[in-house]
Amino acid sequence: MRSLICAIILQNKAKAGKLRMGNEYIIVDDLKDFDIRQILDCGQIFRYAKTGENEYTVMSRDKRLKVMQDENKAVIYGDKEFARKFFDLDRDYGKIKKALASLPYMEESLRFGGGIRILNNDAWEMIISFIISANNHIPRIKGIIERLCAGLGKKMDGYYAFPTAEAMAGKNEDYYFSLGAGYRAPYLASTARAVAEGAFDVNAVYDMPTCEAAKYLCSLMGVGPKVADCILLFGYHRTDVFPVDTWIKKVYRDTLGGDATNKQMRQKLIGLYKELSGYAQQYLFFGKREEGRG
DNA sequence: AGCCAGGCCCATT
DNA sequence: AATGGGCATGGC
Repeated sequence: MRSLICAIILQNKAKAGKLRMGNEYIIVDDLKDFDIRQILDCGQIFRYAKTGENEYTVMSRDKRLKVMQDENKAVIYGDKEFARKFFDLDRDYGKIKKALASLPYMEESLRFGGGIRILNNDAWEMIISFIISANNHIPRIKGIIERLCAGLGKKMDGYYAFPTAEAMAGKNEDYYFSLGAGYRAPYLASTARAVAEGAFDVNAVYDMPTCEAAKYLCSLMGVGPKVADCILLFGYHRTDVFPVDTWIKKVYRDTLGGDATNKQMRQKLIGLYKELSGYAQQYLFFGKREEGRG
């Protein structure tokens, strides 16, 4: 493993900042702001797997990337331009963490998950994925999405693409029920139809201010305030949102305390972390979940 | 066995 | 605008 990484480095001449770009791979030399396990295991993505001792495979849209990471560096294989955007490699997370470090409850969370980055995932994939996520366990969410891709996604070389809205609109709720989506089945059928028929424009969200975008997303069946925030954060990289889920509620109870509705918590937390709310949320979410794992 | 999970829909107030 | 009941499924 280690020798393989070294061999690749020797072949590689190009250098771009902390990144070194090869023909079919990117090398991340500085792991201060990059930890593949933390990035994938912080609940922002469901299509990934640990595929080796130091190897993870991750999928987005119709792409597949492989990441090998040891103590010193990470190597990302696949479409490198796609990977550079996907892993948000052109953003300075050191700066973000520095700005957050002095704010409440951040120091400890950053110690847990300092290698987290917010992926630039596909908006449509995030819409469907987070509709499925509602009141559900992460392992089961992964299973449902896996079956969805195998059933309706384009067959690629050794994996399946995420299905298009058109492909999904071709099935009714009975099909999604058969995948194990439970009471979210009609939400999936309805949302797929809305997008496929043009009643909802996934790209229009890019041009909307965050508040308006959230309302627009909530017009989709199965999308409420929390799911809309997740879609905005992970699919559109809007970081002035704060998805309030059960884990964030635990954090809130243990820190700020007191009774508060989800909406009140969201407002208070955004007031605290401002335009860096999305990042802060991920650090807090990851930290809280790690804490219960030893 | 029962609780819980990256909550939402809908009726009621 | 705010609250509360109901809800499919399966990991732990």
